[in-house]
Amino acid sequence: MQETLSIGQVAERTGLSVHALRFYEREGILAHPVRRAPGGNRRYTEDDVEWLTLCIVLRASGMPVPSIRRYTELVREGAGNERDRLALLKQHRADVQVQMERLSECLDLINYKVGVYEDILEDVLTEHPCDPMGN
Amino acid sequence: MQETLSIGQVAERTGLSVHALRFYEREGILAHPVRRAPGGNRRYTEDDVEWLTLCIVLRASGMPVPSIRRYTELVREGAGNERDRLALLKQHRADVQVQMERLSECLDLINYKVGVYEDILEDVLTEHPCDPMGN
DNA sequence: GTAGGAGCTAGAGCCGACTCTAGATCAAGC
DNA sequence: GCTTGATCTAGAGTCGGCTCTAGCTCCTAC
Repeated sequence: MQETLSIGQVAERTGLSVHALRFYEREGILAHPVRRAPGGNRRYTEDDVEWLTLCIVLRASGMPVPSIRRYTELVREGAGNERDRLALLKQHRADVQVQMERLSECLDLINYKVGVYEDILEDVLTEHPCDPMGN
Repeated sequence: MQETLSIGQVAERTGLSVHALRFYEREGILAHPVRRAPGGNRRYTEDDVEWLTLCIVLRASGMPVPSIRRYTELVREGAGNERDRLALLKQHRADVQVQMERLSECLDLINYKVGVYEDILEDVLTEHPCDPMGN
């Protein structure tokens, strides 16, 4: 008999809130509909946690919930649609790369600005060693 | 007499909507309160456009509007608070770097998954050259 | 003079992704 | 028996960042 986890335990392990876990389930983002204990409480397996971990990474990298749902549906359908899954993942990979490139460009400008202010502060110190704020 | 730009022209040049431009102004994100033509229409200068360009980069890299407002206020106050501006920019730079590292970690997992599916598809092709989907 | 088009203000609406609430159930410990 | 605490459902609320609407004023061109 494999051990199962309560929603609270899964929340603790994944870092998601119990609210978010129920929300993800409603949104169709669980590979298998969660099993229930007699009484109705959700019982998660290790596989569920592993799947959630992947979903968390996809969300953290900006994949919208509907796309994760689509991917989940493909996995649920079982073997035969690997091409579709691959296409979806590759599309997301490209999106993430674009995000990173954009951030990198932003970083360039921010670095430039930081440099400007560092120069200003250095000049102030050099020219007015006892008056660091230029007043 | 320096030439000025209408809100529509600025929208076109910055890629922001006229709505967003007015929204930014309400949010206190313009270095100088925009000048108005007689009749009340906003007249933007090249400096305004340049400032907006910086704000767009800050937003694109995830700086929340209130932080941009804070930065704007510092700039508006004039010389003397360069240390604060530098601190704010450095904080944001650190945030952007964290974002990029997180994305990079996500990318690793996505790449791994892509690899898994590529292997699966290759095996299928090798073992069943006339039955690429394994059916 | 009148129709179009750009602009104005104040304020409402929207979207995604949660987050929280109310009110009920249930099991365990005192 | 009763409290406590975790869980349940359905549905409402929140938050950030715009986006859109209504109703008005201008200016320009015909």
